[in-house]
Amino acid sequence: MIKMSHAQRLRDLLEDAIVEGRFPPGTKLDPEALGREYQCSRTPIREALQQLAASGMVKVVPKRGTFVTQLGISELVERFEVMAELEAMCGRLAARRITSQELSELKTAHAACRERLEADDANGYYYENGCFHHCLYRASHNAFLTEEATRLHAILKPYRRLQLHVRHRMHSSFVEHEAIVAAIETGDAAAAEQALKDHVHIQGERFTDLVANIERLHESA
Amino acid sequence: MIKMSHAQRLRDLLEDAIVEGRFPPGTKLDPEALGREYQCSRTPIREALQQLAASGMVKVVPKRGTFVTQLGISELVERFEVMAELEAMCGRLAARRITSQELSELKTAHAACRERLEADDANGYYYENGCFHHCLYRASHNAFLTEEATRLHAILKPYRRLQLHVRHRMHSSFVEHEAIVAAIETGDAAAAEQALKDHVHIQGERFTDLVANIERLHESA
DNA sequence: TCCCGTCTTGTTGTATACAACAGATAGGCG
DNA sequence: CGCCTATCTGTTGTATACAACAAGACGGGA
Repeated sequence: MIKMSHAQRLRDLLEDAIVEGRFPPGTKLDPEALGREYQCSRTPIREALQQLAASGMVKVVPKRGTFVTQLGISELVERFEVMAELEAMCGRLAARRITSQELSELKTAHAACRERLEADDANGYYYENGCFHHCLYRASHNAFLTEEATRLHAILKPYRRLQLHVRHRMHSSFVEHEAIVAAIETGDAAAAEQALKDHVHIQGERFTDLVANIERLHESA
Repeated sequence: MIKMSHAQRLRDLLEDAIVEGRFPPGTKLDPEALGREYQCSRTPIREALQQLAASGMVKVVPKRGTFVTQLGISELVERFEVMAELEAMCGRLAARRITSQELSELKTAHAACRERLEADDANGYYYENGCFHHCLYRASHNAFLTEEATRLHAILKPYRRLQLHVRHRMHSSFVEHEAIVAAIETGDAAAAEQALKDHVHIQGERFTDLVANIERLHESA
């Protein structure tokens, strides 16, 4: 492993922890505690937190502390709207630009999804689904777009996790993926764009339904 | 003016300076010099620079220094591709969601553009053009999209400045704006989307032509 | 003359100490 | 008994000092 600064390593570690749900949205990130855990002073921790704040993973409330970003329904809807557009764009570009190697990678990821689906392994499907989408981003051959899509994907991941076990979601997701792969393979940019837009929009609607339910629970509690 | 931390104020100041071209792309930002200029130590400056780095305005080269981001042709093309998509999305949403007040603001901005065009005032047109686009972003009624579009717009601004005086660009830009306003006013989402996509793509092509010429000059120099 | 090794210098990255501010709490006054 | 105020505490924001590293310069050897 290459040498990198404490701040950089810490940033990656915290980002991972947040994305993977080990720090649920709303959690307060205490610099002092983190300092003890990672054996360093507040300075690099502060830097890491600020970098995360800049990418929208955490929110710094002046004089109050730093908290893992907790998105309300409308904020979630907004982000899914943009995510749908970015993914659709990736699909449109990928349909025209994908290389044969990238196409085979995409198909491999898709096959892995099928395997997890048939094994009824939601966590595994979730992981392979992430790979599938990243293949798509890269196939757009637009590094900036790939970065932005990846960043937004990461921000939304903790919420996506919530709907892992929704009934039949895995199966419908897989069917949607089939359409996406088919459109890209035939080079049909418009179809790929539409298929991805629908795919993400459906996720967005499901998520917001779910979040709405959760928030109702919180309110009544 | 409300009280904010040195780092925040510094961030805004530097961002402005970069966007407005007072620090051209490639400029080295020396923490020590900035410290003298703004009467503060390296710590808040470091923070400001890191926040700018996170939004892509500057690039930190480890052990070498911090430099204002200098985009090559391909990087520029990539960003304009994404910018076109985001603006097109703003237009599509705005066509459906714009309020009458926002529409009148947009028309006011458009009228200001016409004034500057008739006065042959390129700098003024440039400024009003920015207002026009920001009106559009806000009219999308998607705060996240507005933020992202604004950020990307700012990153591209130093390059946009380069083509201020291209012959007839102001006039064609204005004509394109007319189509955009018309589409939004009639609520034609598809037309607004297409008009904006074209508008930005044209800019992107012109810019990259220009940058290509500039880089050729640099090479031969 | 050219190349390699060492040293110097300037930079960034980190730790620690300090100051300033906001919120909470307790005490006094009406 | 309630409200206002003053202090107090815990936090963040900033300054400074130090350490580590890397690029460049210089000198010695081949």
